[in-house]
Amino acid sequence: MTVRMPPPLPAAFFCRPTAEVARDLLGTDLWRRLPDGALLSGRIVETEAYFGPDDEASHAFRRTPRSEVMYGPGGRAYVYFTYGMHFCLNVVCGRQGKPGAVLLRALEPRVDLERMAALRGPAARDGRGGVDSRKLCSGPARLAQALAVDRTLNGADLRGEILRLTRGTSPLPDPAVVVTPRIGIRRATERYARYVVADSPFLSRPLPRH
DNA sequence: GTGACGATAATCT
DNA sequence: GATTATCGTCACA
Repeated sequence: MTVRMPPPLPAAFFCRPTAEVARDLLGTDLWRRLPDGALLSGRIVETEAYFGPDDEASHAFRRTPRSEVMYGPGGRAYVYFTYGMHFCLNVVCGRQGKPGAVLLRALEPRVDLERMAALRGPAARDGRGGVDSRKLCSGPARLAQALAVDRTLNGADLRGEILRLTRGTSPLPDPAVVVTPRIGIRRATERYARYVVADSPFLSRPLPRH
């Protein structure tokens, strides 16, 4: 049977404060249509909010050509290149002129894991050559690679045919969500702006035991 | 299981 | 010229 893309999230979903969008993106489904027609999808289990000029860890701390998309209207993709080899995918939120974006840090892969593994390369396979589903999309650069997201998708509509966000099981109830400090950054590390699905085995880093 | 390290280039100062 | 919203590999336990 053929998998079809459900209708996109409403435009109003994205035109809200960044922290709210980051939290409510948990449980939604990200869809990607490849140029050859293949359809890939995964459920969002980890996000991080990046704010505006008051957030020194955010690319929008300064308004530059790279961060310009973050100043535009919500509902578009912000894709940047870093460490000389990785792409990361963000969801722009807020209104025109109010910068903010949510970094997608991990997905639970759900549609066409074989194709994702082919895009990821040998690092996503186990010792016997099988797909290791936890190595496909558990990290911002990993999920971008698994969905073939690169700079050409910067500014793309997240309610379109190439990239789309759909409702999935969102919004998740409060007990299912945990908020932690952001990771992988050196500035503003005290800010609690990382949102994770507490019991997901697909996080980029497991939650500390308590 | 954990931690150190190098890869590699766009972006900004 | 310095920095980087990362990952895979390797050593070691």
